[in-house]
Amino acid sequence: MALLRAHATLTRQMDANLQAEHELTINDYEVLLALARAPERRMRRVDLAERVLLTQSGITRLLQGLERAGFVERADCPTDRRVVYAQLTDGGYERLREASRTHLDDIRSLFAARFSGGELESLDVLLGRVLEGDSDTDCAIPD
Amino acid sequence: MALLRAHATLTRQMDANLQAEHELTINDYEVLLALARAPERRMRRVDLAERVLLTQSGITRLLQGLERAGFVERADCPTDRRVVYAQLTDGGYERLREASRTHLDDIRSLFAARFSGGELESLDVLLGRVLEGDSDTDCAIPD
DNA sequence: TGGCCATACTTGCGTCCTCAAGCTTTGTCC
DNA sequence: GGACAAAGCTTGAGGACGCAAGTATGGCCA
Repeated sequence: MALLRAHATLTRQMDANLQAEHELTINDYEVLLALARAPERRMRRVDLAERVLLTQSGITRLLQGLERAGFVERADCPTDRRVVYAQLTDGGYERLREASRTHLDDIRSLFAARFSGGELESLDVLLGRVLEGDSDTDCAIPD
Repeated sequence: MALLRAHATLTRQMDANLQAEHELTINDYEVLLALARAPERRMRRVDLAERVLLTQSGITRLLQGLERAGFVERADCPTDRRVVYAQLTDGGYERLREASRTHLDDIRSLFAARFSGGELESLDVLLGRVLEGDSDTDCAIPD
């Protein structure tokens, strides 16, 4: 299956670059990005987990790292005491912007090196179909 | 990036199925498959590592598991005493055949459910381009 | 109000994998 | 032939993640 190898090759590259230049995992990056676009830059942990395809325990531990680094803070929910929001800090937002500069370049060069614009589009359409319902897979950071 | 989510979704599914029904990881499966098609059903560990995109230490430990299970044996190389072949056993070959029955069905249903034949083909061509040089990404087991 | 299941989250434990360091064997270059 | 780098492999330490179990809160229904 080409998909398996294709993905492994590409993410390995992105992950290595992100980690070398910004000390962030791909999942770290995806979480920061998700938070940056969420209303008030906060999300419930459950929703984050679904967003980046981790389990809840995975999210708990990933956020522990981001909290230690000061990129994310815990925030209680006034209406439901079970939930603990993950709240993006200004520092976290800054780090995301820095990281995005080189990360987007990485992505562009990894893909653009191998595909034409039209091909990219059909790829996106095809792969998008794997993800039945959920949209929101582009790369921009709000603001 | 659709590719990231597409891959995570699909492999998670395949891996879960493989492990539930045959107690094999995707990587276990890929290694057995690679060995089944190699000349004399054996490969150097270095080459295996490159084939399934793991590090050498990753392969060492993965093979430890397969050796314990009796699917693979260590075999010395007469001309270069540094290399230790991974040699597929008859038991390993049998297990691969069993696993492939349901695994191929999984793959087919996961993909065929979402793509037409023509789409599959273009997907394959596009993704194949990510893997510059190496071919050999189909699924058949020899013999 | 009290019982009971569902939801949100955390924690303990195990697995898979990587990185860095180390060992042995091989090839090369003087 | 001997030094020395390179190749093949293993090992120790640690990271990321899943699963299952545990805690706390919320919603529901009698």
